[in-house]
Amino acid sequence: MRRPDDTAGEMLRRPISLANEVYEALYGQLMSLKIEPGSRISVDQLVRSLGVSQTPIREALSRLEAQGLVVKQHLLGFRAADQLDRARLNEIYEMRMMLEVFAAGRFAERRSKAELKELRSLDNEMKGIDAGQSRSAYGEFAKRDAAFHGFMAKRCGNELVFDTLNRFHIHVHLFRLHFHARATTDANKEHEQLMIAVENGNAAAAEEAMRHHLERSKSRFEGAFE
Amino acid sequence: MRRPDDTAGEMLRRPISLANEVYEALYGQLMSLKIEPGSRISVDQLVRSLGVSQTPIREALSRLEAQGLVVKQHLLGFRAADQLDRARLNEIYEMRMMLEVFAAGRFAERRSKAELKELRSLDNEMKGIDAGQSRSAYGEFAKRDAAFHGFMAKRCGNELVFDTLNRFHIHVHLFRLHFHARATTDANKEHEQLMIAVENGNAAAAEEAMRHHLERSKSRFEGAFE
DNA sequence: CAATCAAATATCCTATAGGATTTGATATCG
DNA sequence: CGATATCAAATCCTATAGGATATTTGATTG
Repeated sequence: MRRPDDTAGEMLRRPISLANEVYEALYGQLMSLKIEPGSRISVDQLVRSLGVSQTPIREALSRLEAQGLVVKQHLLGFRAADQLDRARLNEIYEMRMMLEVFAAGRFAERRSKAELKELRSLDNEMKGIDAGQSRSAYGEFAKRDAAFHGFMAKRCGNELVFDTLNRFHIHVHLFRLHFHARATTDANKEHEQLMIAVENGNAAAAEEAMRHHLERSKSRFEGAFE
Repeated sequence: MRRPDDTAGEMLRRPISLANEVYEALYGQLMSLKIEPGSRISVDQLVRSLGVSQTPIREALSRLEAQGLVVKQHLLGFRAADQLDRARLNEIYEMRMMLEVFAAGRFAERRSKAELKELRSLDNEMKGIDAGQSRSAYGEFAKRDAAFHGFMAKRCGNELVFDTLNRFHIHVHLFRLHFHARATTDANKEHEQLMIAVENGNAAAAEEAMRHHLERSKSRFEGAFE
């Protein structure tokens, strides 16, 4: 499943789909925690608040359910997915440990000069955001961090790896947001190690750097459960 | 308030969902290739042939789209997903190589006596089929093979790994069916190696056996592209 | 005859309505 | 007072209808 905003590139834009509009609206509200995890989502209420009929709303919710952002029970309706618990977070990190380490290695082997430049600039932007700043500053950091990881995943030569990781990133993002995570200088240092390995085209080193980064990242998050 | 006849514990049977019925019907037709890969799927035609309205049909198709069995284009409708091409098959095997090797290792560490017994009986059933070369016999083999792999994935301790693999397995199944894949005796030998490692609780050996099995499996399938 | 255009048909997308079920509030009983 | 039953409202699920778009058919022209 792709991000909702990758329709760019289509010169001929067909008339927009209402279902798509609703999807984006709900996606935004879920990602910003305006709709609380676990809370009920009534179709009829959305009909009134959004001013569109049930049909496109149900379709949008169906797609969100496929992404795991929403859960549906027959005759009971939709709910926003629950917050990640410890076990689930652990599962996600086990997956990332496999897929992102793979992606880092393959990207290190295939990356072009232009890609390196783009990635480096993302990295620099992140370093420009001070650690321990406000929550909105973290939003900017998180956006770059997701782009940084996604950049390598997308260019690892395996689209399934990218799609699968994308599914998880959404939930990690929500988790971070909920626990008021901050940008850290540690993460920047770990990214730097990864950048160097990638720039050298050293796949083994890139894999190791990514592994180390994910392990540290995980232990930083686990503090939230204490 | 409880109903008079729900003493069966979890089997709370709510009135069936039409959307669900349609989903199952279409799923079956797709999995048996009654609906050809790449062919168009018209909602209005299904309304006439299934005798239900558009709404549950659209919802069923939405779910199939999330599973990757169907693709939708705005204003153009739904199509059955294309057959796997070589690049895509390769991507799936790269993923399986990571996730199933992981699953085999974790399962070898955690498996109970009862689980071992169940897995062994599945394995034996497969070996009994092995001689038969007919197409229907292969169907039986494929069913067990899927159960065999799924059994370990489901018990590896990581539900995301299981869910992700499940998504791919559907496509592998279709691919196999289309190319009338055979060669079951080799697979049985490889399974035997895996069983031994699992029974010994030797995670490293189980991982290696799974890795070897997948490599061989992949090269068997690649013959279809020659 | 091939290519182009126009009308007719098929299909998709959205809106609306109504039956079925759940949920929440009120009343009743022990 | 607490628990259960009853009724009303909210909500879900499905059916149907109609406007918008795509596709096919048929006619016209070079």
